[in-house]
Amino acid sequence: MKRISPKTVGRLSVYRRVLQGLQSENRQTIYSHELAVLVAGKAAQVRRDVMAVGYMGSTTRGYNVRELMRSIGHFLDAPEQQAMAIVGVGLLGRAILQYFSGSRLTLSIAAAFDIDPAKVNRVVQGCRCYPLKDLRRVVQRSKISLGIITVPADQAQAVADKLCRAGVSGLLNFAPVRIQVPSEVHVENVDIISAFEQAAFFAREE
Amino acid sequence: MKRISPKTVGRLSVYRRVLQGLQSENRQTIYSHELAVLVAGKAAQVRRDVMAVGYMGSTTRGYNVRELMRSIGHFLDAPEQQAMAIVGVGLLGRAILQYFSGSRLTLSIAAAFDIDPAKVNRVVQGCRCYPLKDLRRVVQRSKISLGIITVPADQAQAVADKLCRAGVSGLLNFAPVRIQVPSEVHVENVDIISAFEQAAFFAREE
DNA sequence: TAGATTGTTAATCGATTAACAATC
DNA sequence: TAGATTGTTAATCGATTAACAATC
Repeated sequence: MKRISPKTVGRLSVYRRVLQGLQSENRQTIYSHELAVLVAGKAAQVRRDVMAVGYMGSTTRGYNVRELMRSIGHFLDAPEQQAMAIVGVGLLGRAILQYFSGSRLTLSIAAAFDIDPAKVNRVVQGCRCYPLKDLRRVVQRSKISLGIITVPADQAQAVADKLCRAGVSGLLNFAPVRIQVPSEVHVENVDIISAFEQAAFFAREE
Repeated sequence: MKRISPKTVGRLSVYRRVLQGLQSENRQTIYSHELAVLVAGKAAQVRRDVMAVGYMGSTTRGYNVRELMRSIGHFLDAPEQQAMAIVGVGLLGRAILQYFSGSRLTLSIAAAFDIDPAKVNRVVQGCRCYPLKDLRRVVQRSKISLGIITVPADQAQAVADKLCRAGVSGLLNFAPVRIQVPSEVHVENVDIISAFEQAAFFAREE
């Protein structure tokens, strides 16, 4: 398969959400340059990305909204449900749990973990919260392949180690530190602090 | 001034946090290749970035931790306090407020806004929460230059419009939609949903 | 058809990396 | 000095964009 860049995947994710919005307005078709405006990109880029998912438009009517969404889904989504575990049920952890609760996606959070006895063995945003020591058992039993790290910076590495040993194939790290993992584990950093510093820097330059 | 890419700013932000950790361990100096390992990058990249902030290391001892941190700070941080406003005091909004509360950074959240009467006129994580209708007045009175959007997707555009009209020069958008703003306003999207889809996609490919 | 779009290639652009003289 | 590092240039790499023949 052709090598796909993280940026391409990110854009496809955005396209899909924009298309979803269009579909709910009963929009049937869209041209590459129209979609480009909605995502603040270029038409040629949109066409390349659409090509990458293997969908073909019509030279007269452009892209069919519903079919393009479906093609992006085929490309991005796992063939079956992909289960995730979230470690750290603070405000950010609960915000993420809230987003995934009830949504019918191929991506779902199967278990939450925390060390706080007040949170353990309760249901938070529709998800059962386990003590951290049960992590390995629950991850393996529920076939969890993706770990979400929402603990404070000083605990992130220990949690990452635990998740890797339990056998996840990817990590989504929200803690503001760089974690070290075995090379076969994919890490995606969501560095909110960097985002603030970038926004502040470029807003200043105008 | 030489054009600086968003990526460079992001890396500098990461370097600074890594250096902070080293300093708290009383580490005095570090070589480019050592720093590269800690941020999962390349030594040449580190050297280029360090050059960009105008700091010079020693060919025998590498970089001085404290001085490099200071140089990055000079480069990244605003000369005086930069005030931000956050709109949307849900779980994510509170997580962000919590992070900034009490921290002594040049970046601070001066005001929060929500439409929920239960939240308005209270202090959340040390920050006063105002009704949305006061936004313009508060933003101008407190010289707020950066807006943080943590409302649901369907309200993000309206909030962005309100913030732009109030005169902010940058937006940090956490809502999972693309917002349209005047060209003089800088938008930084933190697309958490895209991050999940990217992580899931690449974890699968291993 | 005439006109506008598509898929796709070629050209451009920018960022990353390798290499090396200068330095201590 | 000998050796390892730095700043910095040159080479490489990859991603974006422009351009255009093919299509309806």
